[in-house]
Amino acid sequence: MATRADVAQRAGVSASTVSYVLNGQRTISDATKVRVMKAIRELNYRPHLAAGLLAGGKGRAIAMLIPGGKKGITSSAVEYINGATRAAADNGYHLILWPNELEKIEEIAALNTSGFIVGVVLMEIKMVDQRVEFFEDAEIPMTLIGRTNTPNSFNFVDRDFDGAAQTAIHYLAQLGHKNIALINNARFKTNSKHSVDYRFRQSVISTAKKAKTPLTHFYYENDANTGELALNEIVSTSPETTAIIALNDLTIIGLINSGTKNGFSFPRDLSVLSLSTSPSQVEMTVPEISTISPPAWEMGAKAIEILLKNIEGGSTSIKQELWAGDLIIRGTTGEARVGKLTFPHLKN
Amino acid sequence: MATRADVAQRAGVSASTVSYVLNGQRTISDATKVRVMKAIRELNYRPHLAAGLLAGGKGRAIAMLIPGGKKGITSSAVEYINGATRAAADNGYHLILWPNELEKIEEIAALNTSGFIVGVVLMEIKMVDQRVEFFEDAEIPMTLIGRTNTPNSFNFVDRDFDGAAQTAIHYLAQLGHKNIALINNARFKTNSKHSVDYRFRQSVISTAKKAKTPLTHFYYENDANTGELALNEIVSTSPETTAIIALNDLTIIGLINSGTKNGFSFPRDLSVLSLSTSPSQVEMTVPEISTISPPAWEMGAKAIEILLKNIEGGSTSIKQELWAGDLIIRGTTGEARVGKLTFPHLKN
DNA sequence: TTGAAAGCGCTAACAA
DNA sequence: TTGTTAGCGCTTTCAA
Repeated sequence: MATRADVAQRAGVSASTVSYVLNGQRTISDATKVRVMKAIRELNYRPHLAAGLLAGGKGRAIAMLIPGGKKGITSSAVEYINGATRAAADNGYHLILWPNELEKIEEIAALNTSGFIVGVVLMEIKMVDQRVEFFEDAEIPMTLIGRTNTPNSFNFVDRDFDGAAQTAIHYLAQLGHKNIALINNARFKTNSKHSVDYRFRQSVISTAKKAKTPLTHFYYENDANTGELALNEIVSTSPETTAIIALNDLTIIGLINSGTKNGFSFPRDLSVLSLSTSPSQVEMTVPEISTISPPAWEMGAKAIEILLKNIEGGSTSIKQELWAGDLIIRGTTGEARVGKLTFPHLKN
Repeated sequence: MATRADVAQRAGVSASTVSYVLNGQRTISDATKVRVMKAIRELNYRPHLAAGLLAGGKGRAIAMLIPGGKKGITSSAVEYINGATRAAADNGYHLILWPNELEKIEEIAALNTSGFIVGVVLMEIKMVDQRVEFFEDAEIPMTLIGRTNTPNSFNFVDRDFDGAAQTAIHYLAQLGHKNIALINNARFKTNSKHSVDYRFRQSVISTAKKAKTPLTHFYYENDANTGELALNEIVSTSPETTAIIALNDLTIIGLINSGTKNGFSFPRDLSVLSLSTSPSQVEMTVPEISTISPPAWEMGAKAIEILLKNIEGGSTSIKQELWAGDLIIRGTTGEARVGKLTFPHLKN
């Protein structure tokens, strides 16, 4: 592997001149520039990043910790990732995606220590999140997509859960819906404490209460194949339900598809409003689902911008942004049904 | 930031002893070990990765180039990524996902030059792929998921397209299907040349020819909302069709969902067999789609293992593996319909 | 079982 | 406009 010294020798200049040609921090005569570039090409020279970093150079990468467990990257995560990728690129940085394993978090700190990585973006934040605590202790610049239960001291972008819940309840109220079923993620009851499950549920509950709208809770694993079960339970146990608000993106797809197959018609029989379905998932049902979904792409991009403002601008002020998301009326919401919900004749 | 020298001083040993305590390459007395570890903890010492690499240490990371364009990470890509992530972790490596932008490929080479990245895995290979050529020139260890039109000299895992096509055609023949519609990706005609589009199409064509099964071609953008159009065109222009083979994972979801909504019944009216639907997508329709899909998780894992064998084992032999994928019969395939395909009465 | 010391290839301050 | 040089923090060889 050719080094900077090799290039310098071949071009007949000093080693530092090669550096300055490369980083443009000095005015260099055209003649020299040409000779150096020629030598670089001829030797197929490529700078040694680690050496540069060790000597005080600055890295241009950001690590984004992404879900890496059994489910891996979820389709909602993809949008955040894509937005962040683009924003990083637009700012001359590179986004490195790091499948999330808590044990390996030290390695990320090591990458920061050595300058490879200038900061981190975290997703899928829990109410109490060890990763957040770790990076805070390590003093590594960080922005959260989501927030913990003590968010005061962190940069974050998150959903405006209250705003989304209010839009949802009021929109459904306008359509005459008086009895609403809320589909929650079953992990809310059983599993580790994701911020989004808690906050969203709380926001819907308190908004419904204020609006005096009765709310019935249902809990399902967030899989498409829980959708049929969900619909059956709603019909059986809450036939007065005229609308569903879904926090589970996958369950609701399964609910609509199996319901349609079994002769239900949306929104004639039941209105469905999802608060978390991503744009690509919207196409997974006919009719397409009405949503109030987070502007995930923009939020991912914003997370990067906030992080870079801290790092490059030297700003230490904390930025926190809340995004409600727009109501997009598609095919699954309409006037409230009159009368009880019943099973249609199965059409085979 | 504490350095190794700080630790050494505090522990009352030499700097190199600290290194040996850390990497275990020397027998160290327990007393010394304890003192060093204590100093490390007290100083919150963290090794400087770049310095280690510069001095000849070995990196433990692999870069996986993933789709980073407008569509971003597709749901089929997720499975490959998850398999690769796990295999890397099992071997003590870390997988870094690098959203694919051709311009930035030099940075990956730089990471390799400096020892941080030991090799790369590429996805979504084109028949002629500049990335492959680049990494070959740069002599960076590489495994492809897919293959170019000159694959002889590369490690790869890819689908056994002929095997999958044969299984598909023969299975449908057994069910009495004599007229098959093949849904191709429209980018085959218009866009850059993805290996999978070419090879798969070719395999299905030649297999159908041998089996004397008439094949009608259709081309659609791979989006769910092309599904309704596709079904309409098939009904209108090829009413003798009794089965669809789909190379488009998204189009076929839209086709089944809109068809069901409009009164078609699968497989009574039409059998559907997808050759690329991922396990998570299978749940997006009712009934679930019969598939011959690649074992993406395993292929991703295998790609990593092949790469590491080259790197760690010093083996220079080329490994190439083809996986057909298993036929999984779910709800969309059955006996061939008798008579022409017609539009059902729309049920509203 | 431990220590000393020579680099690895680069950045940037200082000099010319 | 260009050159000289002192490290950056570590790995590893050689020596004890």
